[in-house]
Amino acid sequence: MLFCPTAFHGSEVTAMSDGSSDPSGSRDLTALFDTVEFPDAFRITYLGNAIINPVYDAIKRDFGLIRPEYTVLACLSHYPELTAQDVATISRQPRNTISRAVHRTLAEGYIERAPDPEDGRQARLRITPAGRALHKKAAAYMAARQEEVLAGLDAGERRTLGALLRKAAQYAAALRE
Amino acid sequence: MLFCPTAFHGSEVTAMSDGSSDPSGSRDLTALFDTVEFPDAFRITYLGNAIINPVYDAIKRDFGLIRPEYTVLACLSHYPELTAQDVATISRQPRNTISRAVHRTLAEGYIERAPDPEDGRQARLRITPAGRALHKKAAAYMAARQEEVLAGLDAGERRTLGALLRKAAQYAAALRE
DNA sequence: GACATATTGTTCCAAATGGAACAACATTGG
DNA sequence: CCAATGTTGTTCCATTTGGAACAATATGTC
Repeated sequence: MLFCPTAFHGSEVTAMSDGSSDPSGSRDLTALFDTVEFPDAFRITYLGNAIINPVYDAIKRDFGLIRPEYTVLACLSHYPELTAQDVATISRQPRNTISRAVHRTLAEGYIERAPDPEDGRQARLRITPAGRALHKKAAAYMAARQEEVLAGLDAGERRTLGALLRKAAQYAAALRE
Repeated sequence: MLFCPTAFHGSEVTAMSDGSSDPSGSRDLTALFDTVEFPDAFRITYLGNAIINPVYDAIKRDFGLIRPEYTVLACLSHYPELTAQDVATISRQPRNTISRAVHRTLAEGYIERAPDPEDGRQARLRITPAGRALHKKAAAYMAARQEEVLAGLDAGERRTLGALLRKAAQYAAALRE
């Protein structure tokens, strides 16, 4: 999962800036937000974790899919056909992780696999209607949580953030070190 | 690790919008950026992963610290004294993960532990000079990578992004569901 | 064709992860 | 004081993770 220097998985941070009895000196556990040496990276990962971790928990709870399995569905729901290697490349996950996820989603009937007639090494993967329906529900979870976490911004700020993220992500994707 | 719906760990995405020979239809593997149902969450996690994953790899390679171990150092370098539970709360990681990390960083001499005279259950943790020196180097890695990944924005955009992230993260931290 | 090299998907294995239960200590209410 | 309940840090264990090696297939070079 996304992890910050201090690996925020969810979102709660105890705020106790009320000057209450505090035996060990400074105890506002949110101080890291402002004192850390890389506040932008910190906040980006914090927000990312706040969005995706509860959603992945819910996807596992409600649909029985773990992260790489949903990864397969999410990729296949936006391309008519992909190989396992394609999914690994898109998602930047190891091939063996994707291989396992493909087997499980295949067994559950969420995707289907056909040998590639032009290349005996690879197989062409497609999402099934059941898989697409599941992805639709899961994507709604994610979209809803995205709104929830970013609700502190007003409409204009929200648009600005979106535009900046778009530009930054496009640049980052081209970095390809 | 931070994981997007499609779990971007690093940052490279193959761009091939050159209309080259493409047997299986649409093959621009960056399409997800624009077609995914939650583009903001997607880009936030993408950027987060692009920053932190290479850095954690480098921290492991150069200093032999894994993520939770660096988490302990990062937390302790911003507070004079914390308990293991404090670190777990701040970092939102399981207590057993932090417990292990405390043992290892203790053994390496990066932190020190003293029993709490007022509460026999807990121990007070402090960072040592060696730990602080290590954190300083690691934090420089993170800050440098942050700049690298966000270099697609100009100074003004960068400031705006920082302000929006600050506001959004503050709100998200207060969500505490 | 023959051989070296690359790629796909898989299995193996060592490490990391996190939920659950646990002992030790603390707190509360009688 | 005593019992019930809560908290801290730890251990246990099942699951997840990802690097490495592997067989099967493909490509390139001679």
